[in-house]
Amino acid sequence: MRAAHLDATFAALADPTRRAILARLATGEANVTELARPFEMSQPAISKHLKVLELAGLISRSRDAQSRPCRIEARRLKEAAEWMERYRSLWNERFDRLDGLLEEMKTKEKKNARKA
Amino acid sequence: MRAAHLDATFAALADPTRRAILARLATGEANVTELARPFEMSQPAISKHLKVLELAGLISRSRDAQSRPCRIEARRLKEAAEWMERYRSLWNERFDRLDGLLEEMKTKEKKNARKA
DNA sequence: TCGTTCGATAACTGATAGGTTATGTAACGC
DNA sequence: GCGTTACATAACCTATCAGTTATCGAACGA
Repeated sequence: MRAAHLDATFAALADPTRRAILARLATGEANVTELARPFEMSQPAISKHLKVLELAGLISRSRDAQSRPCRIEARRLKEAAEWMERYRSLWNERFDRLDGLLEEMKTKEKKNARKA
Repeated sequence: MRAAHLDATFAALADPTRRAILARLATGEANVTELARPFEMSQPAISKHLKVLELAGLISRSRDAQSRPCRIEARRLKEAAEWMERYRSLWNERFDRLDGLLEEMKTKEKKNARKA
């Protein structure tokens, strides 16, 4: 998982329109017109968002007559999620308790050191 | 979890310098000078990155004499990870098999409908 | 009190993002 | 062939980003 991939993935996810497009595509393929419909935004604007998503590898596009069906691609999302996993322990309650325990042990150590 | 939070979180994570800073802070608190050291970048540039991280709620800062120790904050990271969870099924192999199974069932249903 | 260290802020620059309107292009339906 | 539909591309605008240098401010240490 190269840094440039994470750059592009997170940058793509930083826009609410693009997240909404992904949410829509999670329910199945859709073409550009269908994807544009819910937004008060010009069609070229949506095309730009799709290009960002495609360059980030978050979607792929095929061709069906005049239509360009878009499909969500899991890979980069998975990589980003794996990157976040590194931080799971930060909000994991069990770790928090372990952390507290370690803190406690350190304190006791100091007390013992002082006693000795 | 409001959209604006996700916007700020993902935008903050889209920069490799900021991700490196978070990685460093995951190992414990550090002040600005310590955080700046590994980078070939001016101190004001690091201060700007820290401000982005702070505004996104990914870090917090306290005060210790002239020093401003930074600490990583789990909450927004957790929210972002939870957002990504919605897509886990996309890359989960078991789900893929389940998906195939559902597809198969739908096909059979149609066949049965035709039969009936 | 005076120099030093830590860090923030200001002012500037070039690049990029996100939107617009206008136009181009490819495939379809008739 | 010809209009229509679906989408991409171009040109443009404004705002924001990521970096710079220069400067300021606050707190420490002698």
